[in-house]
Amino acid sequence: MGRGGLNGGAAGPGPGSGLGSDPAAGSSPPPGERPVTIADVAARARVSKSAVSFVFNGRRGLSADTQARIVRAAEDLGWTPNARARALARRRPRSVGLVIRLDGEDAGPWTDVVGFLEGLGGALASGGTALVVRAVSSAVDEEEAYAVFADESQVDVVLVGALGTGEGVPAVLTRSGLPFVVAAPAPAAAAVADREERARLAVRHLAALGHGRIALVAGERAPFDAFAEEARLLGVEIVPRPLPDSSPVAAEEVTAALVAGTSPPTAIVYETALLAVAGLRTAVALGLSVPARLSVVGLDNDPVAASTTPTLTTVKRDEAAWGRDCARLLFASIDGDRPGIAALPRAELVVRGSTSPPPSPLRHERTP
Amino acid sequence: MGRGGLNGGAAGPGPGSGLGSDPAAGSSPPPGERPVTIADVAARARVSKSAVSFVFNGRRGLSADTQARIVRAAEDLGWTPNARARALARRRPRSVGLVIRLDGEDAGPWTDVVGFLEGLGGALASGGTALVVRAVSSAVDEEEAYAVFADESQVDVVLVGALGTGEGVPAVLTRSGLPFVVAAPAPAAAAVADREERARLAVRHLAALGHGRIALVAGERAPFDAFAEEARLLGVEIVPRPLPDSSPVAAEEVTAALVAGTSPPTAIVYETALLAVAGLRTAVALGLSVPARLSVVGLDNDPVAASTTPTLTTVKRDEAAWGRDCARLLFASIDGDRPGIAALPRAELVVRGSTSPPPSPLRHERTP
DNA sequence: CAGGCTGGAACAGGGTGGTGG
DNA sequence: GCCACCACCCTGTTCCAGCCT
Repeated sequence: MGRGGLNGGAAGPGPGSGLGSDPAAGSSPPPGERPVTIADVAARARVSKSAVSFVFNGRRGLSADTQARIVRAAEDLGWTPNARARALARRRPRSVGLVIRLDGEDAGPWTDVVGFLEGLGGALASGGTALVVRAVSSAVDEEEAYAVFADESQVDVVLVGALGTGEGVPAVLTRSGLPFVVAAPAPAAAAVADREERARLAVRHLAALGHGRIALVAGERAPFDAFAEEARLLGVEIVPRPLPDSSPVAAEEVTAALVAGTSPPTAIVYETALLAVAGLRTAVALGLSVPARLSVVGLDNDPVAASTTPTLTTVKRDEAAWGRDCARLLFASIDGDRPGIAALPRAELVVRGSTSPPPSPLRHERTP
Repeated sequence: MGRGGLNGGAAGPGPGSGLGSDPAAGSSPPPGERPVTIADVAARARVSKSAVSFVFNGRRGLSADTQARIVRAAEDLGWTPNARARALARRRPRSVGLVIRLDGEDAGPWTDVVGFLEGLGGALASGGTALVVRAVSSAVDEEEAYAVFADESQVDVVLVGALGTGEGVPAVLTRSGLPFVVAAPAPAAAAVADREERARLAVRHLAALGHGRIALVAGERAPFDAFAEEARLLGVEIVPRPLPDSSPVAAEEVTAALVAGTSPPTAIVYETALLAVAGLRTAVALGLSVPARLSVVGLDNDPVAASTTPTLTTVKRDEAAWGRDCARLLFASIDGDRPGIAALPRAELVVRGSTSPPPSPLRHERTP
């Protein structure tokens, strides 16, 4: 065992210091190891500060020669504009704040926070913008986090995960005037649209396979009407099954009732993969082989979907793309433009083993 | 147009402005209104800038009266020190950088990134320190992310997720001299320790229930020897089952072989909940009721653990606590102290429905 | 003399408008 | 009009010489 390079910590900034004498006392300005500043670069290139600044801010008006000299000087000295100073001098720190709130089990509107962060952060980074993240677990902490962002003016704009359930925009934000961009539209409108898109993919897939009666197991507030209408256009029938709560037990009960009923559906779509797993298990336990007798789809792409028997056909959304889209809006906001509306994450169907054409009418006559 | 055209209502009488306001738009500060600075506060409190600064930096030398006046003035004006200016004037921006790297499926050493972020970010925030996050998906991007942190001097210190597989500390960091703290120790040592701790909890639990032969299904590189030794101390026998790959299929095969073999174990511990689910399913399919005939434990706490039948006993680690611990180290680093070693996330047993005492010897005599 | 406070300058590191050759 | 520079700005922090009781 022993140690194992656990602790980091390096000596002072700047290259060239040999062994760290690290005195830990923060009082030694005189030492010659002054970090290099724009002035040093200017001196080396025999120009003024302004000229250097111009080069690093893409302004024209410098001869190619001077420009090259400046770039070289900066490279020689290993100089990069200091973000802190820049943030102060410009009006914009070029950084974005994000509050991730976990309510109970889920993390805001995301099913894949890390994927989202990758898309968002990557896009922001290539635009030279930092992402300041705060994860909280209560509404109080969330408000406080926004308040901090607002007071310290450390970020240009905050990305609001979602307009909470009827809460609207956090009051702190409107009060403080801190610009914000909403990642997920208001629940009433957006969650519907999002669900619709995902459900539509699933239903289309099943309809294409030949299913005519498809059950939909989802939370009570799901837009069953919209689904039904959509389905009608495809010539299939939706059997709505609202779920009193999102527990797997509830999904099991609903599933058992469905398959035991008269004229059972040939396919069931569940709001989440977790519920689908519960339903799948129930169906199998009741003797229906999946997908031969019953097709099952989950509307999110939880990793467990790949681990069931059979593997579970799901719908996933591209959260990285969503993040990238949010970045676009954030840039717009920073530049003073009116941000648009974040695109809903694009949904994609992931066909695995739990869906197949329905049993043929011939075989449908059961032979026990 | 100074107002950037966002939502003019920010300064308005209240949040209750028109319903039609664009949900994706942010607000912008009132035009023409100069942001309040320390000078304004000083003026209002009839003191000098220095006095205000003193108050907000906890320096003594001011009468209680003056101090109160200053605080009031700041409150009246809604003034808070500007983080950007502060970062520049002090040597420390008081912010921490974190790079989250997703390699394929997993996100660094974390099983619950959001939980970790909550612990880390919460602790940092209460210390007035910001967290700048960058999620990447490749080693190249990771290096680049560190490089950005290093050049821009936007963070005091970076938190390195884990010392990669033999890569050691990213070269950029050592080269740049940017201080860093490592969240997870070197894999060779730490992963083992971590796994050991989690496995130990599981084995203890099972031993306490009376199990004498416990199979352990884990990746080939798992420290089976250490587990065996640990088990011996508890008076139980470990049946090691290395897994060629971490697919559920592999887990199924191993499980089938285990329960069909001579003198099968009465309990199986799986490295992850996902694998445990696969194993559980297999066992049940083979006619062994869980937990009556076979106890099953998963070594991580994937949400699916609560959704199986029976629910799955697992081991979880408190990643929020880990995050908090990292924050402690980061503070130490910022303050110039040499950071210590990050505590491994504390593991806890989550007893659910998949474990029970082994079948009694009496019942064990099967009647074929 | 000391504690309490002032006023101002010198920063931190760079951005930018106006000006002059 | 092209190039480059000067001087001031951003917002605090910190240091210092002093002034008042």
